[in-house]
Amino acid sequence: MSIETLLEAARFLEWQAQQQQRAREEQERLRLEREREREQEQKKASSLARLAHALPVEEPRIEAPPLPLSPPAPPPAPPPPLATPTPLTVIPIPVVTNSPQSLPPPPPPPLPPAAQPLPLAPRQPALVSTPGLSIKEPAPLPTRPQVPTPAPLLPDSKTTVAPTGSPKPLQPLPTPILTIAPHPGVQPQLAPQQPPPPTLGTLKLAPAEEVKSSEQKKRPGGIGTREVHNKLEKNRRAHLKECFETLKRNIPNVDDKKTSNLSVLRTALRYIQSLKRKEKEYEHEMERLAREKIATQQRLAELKHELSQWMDVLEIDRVLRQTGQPEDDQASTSTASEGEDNIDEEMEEDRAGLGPPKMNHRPQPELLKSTLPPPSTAPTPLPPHPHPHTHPVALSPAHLAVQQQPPQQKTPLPGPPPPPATPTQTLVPAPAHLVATAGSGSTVIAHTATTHASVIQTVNHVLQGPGGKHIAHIAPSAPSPAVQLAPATPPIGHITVHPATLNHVAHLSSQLPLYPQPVAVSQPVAVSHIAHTLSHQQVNGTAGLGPPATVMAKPAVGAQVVHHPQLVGQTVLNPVTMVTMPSFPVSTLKLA
DNA sequence: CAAGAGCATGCACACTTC
DNA sequence: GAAGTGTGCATGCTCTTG
Repeated sequence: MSIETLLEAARFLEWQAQQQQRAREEQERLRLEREREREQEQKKASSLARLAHALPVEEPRIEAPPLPLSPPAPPPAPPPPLATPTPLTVIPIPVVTNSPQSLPPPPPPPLPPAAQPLPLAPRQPALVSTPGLSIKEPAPLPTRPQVPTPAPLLPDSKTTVAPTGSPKPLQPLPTPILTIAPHPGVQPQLAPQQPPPPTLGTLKLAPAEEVKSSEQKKRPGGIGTREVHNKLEKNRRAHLKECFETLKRNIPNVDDKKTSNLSVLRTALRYIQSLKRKEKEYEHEMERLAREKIATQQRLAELKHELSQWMDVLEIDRVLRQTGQPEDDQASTSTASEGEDNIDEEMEEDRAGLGPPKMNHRPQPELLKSTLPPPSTAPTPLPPHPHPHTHPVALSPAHLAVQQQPPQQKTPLPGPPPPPATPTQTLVPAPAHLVATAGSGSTVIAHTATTHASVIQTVNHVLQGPGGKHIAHIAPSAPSPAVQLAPATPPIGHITVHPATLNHVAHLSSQLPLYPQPVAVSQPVAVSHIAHTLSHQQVNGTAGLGPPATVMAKPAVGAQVVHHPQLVGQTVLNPVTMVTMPSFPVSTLKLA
């Protein structure tokens, strides 16, 4: 390689010397021409036109190189192109200078006649030429200045080729220009090989071929291409590396440093597989939960249905008993009143008669508190008595409270008060949910469905004589007790409120200032119950006289009114459902 | 229109570096 | 030993030429 480069360098030097001479001549010509042109241009004074000329000039420059290459005939061609190129010359110049400079080192090697196989043939000629080159070496630099020749770079490569007499060298320049700049030194090496042929006629053929191959590789792909290719390869590898880095970052539990690319790929594979497995697992879980949700919903619907049926039965039973045994109602109804001794005792007795009423379901303590101001009469919680009617379905406390009603009714007579059942407790619970009592100190009973029993009882008590607190439960606050039916409440045709009863209640309320606050009933059904109770009492003949009153049903302040849209519409007779629904373990449905 | 040339891109190998 | 670098070769696409 060194030999070749040396030979090439020598040739290059020779060529440069020649070129310099030619360039000088050309420069002189150009000067003359330029002067002429300038004069003309000045005359024209059209800058635009000038620009036009300038452009054409550039092209010539590129061609200019050929001139040097074709020392034999080039002279004519080059002149024209060079003429205009003046401005562009700058760029080419540096390149040219570099090439020659770089070349100098090679000169010494020229000796390496040891030219290897193929190269040798061509090189021989080069060697021959080298001697001359050595002499000319100094010249090259000076020539550069001339460079006005724009295509110095090209010339270089061309120059190398030129010796062979092939004009082709010029072509390569255009494409490689960018690449060429970087490897001025490198190109020379490749170029040298081609030049040799020139002198030797016998080898001429070979040189031409070599030139072609070398040109193909070197020019386009030649040294310039090599570097370009290297850069591209670096970029490609950098990109590849970046991809690996990205992949590595996206894989958990991977040591950034230790892991090789191979390990990264393996780890990534495992990770992907694990993700797929998890995905499948989650899909199965989703399906399972969906099925569970459906089952739960079905269960809920069944429970609702059973509850409604059961409540209906209870309601009917209660109504029947009330109608059949009015007295019983009086006695049976246990108000969730304060722990009134009288009432409580009676209630207990009534319950005892009832027996199993679901006393076990204790009303909410809060309610009890409110209803039971002075626990003088300790409402001992009654042991749960399995009520015959108790529905198998598991019910929440609220439900149970509701269930209690029937039993209470069943126990018409206060005589057999079952010790376990504390009237207040039993009654209070359920109502609490539906009706809120805005109690200013005094306890206010807000019974809905369940209250009706207590209301009845209270009314009975009042009618019987003792204007005890019990009455207060029902008694409206105002002197003219008014019970209004909520506008939203669906009218219940068969249940009517008899004014006389209301009057009586009003009267009682007047007697008992303890409960100034009006009774608020949120549940329409509850209102109906109350009305019914009142009317029933009136029927019994207990009703008193008084001004007509209006039943007032509205949510009391602070009352916990639970409206369950679905249930409300479903069970008219079972206000309890309103309460019960929330208590259901429906929360489990959240899973779905 | 087919053949060839030019060009870009990617892969594989050898070598070097850490 | 892994990673980085340089280089050659193969392939495919585009453009030019006969």
